[in-house]
Amino acid sequence: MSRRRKVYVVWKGRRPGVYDSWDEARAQVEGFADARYKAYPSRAAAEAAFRRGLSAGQPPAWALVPHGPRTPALAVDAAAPGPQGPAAYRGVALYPDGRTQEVFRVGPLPGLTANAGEFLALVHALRWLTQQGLDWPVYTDSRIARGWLTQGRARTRHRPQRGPGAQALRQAEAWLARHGIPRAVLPWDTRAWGEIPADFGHK
RNA sequence: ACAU
DNA sequence: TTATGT
Ligand SMILES: [Mg+2]
Ligand SMILES: [Mg+2]
Repeated sequence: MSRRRKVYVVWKGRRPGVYDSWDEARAQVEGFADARYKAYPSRAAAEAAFRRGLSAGQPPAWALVPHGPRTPALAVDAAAPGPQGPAAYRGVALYPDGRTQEVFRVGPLPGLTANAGEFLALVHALRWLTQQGLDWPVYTDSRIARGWLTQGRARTRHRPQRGPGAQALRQAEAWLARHGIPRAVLPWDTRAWGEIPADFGHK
């Protein structure tokens, strides 16, 4: 029989966490609607499971929803800790089975707003796909950056005049002028599909 | 209002 | 609650 004492993980309950006894765990769980919890054979296993979270092992929502994103694809996103930056951006490959892999990450670039970062991310994605010879679409959750891309120019009110941010914007616009938009650039439907996989999680 |  | 944008 199981004479070893179990350890309990509570993901959803009054106070989520890892508990050494069922008495403690049940207090977090009993009478709590939609509570999620499970027993593990050791403290280490329980803490690992708690860190992995409830969604561990399950494909992300975008891979399961009926009208999800086309795959394979490249998703991009930018993040800036402050209103005037500095912005960083990255690109994440999306595969049909729900796996993801970061393929580039740039910044933080001083003086660039989040919108400017979203724009640079799109141009970087187009360059990367072209260079790799891949015919994937690009997804962004930024309507602003998509609009700027169509116009071939980042219409930001905060354009740094010198430094790496200024250079990056000039280079991106120059590349766009030469090459146009050689891949489909599609809107990511955050409401239906969840946060874009390239998101930094800083919110 | 919408998106970030 | 602040800012970046259409
Ligand atoms: Mg974004
Ligand atoms: Mg984001």
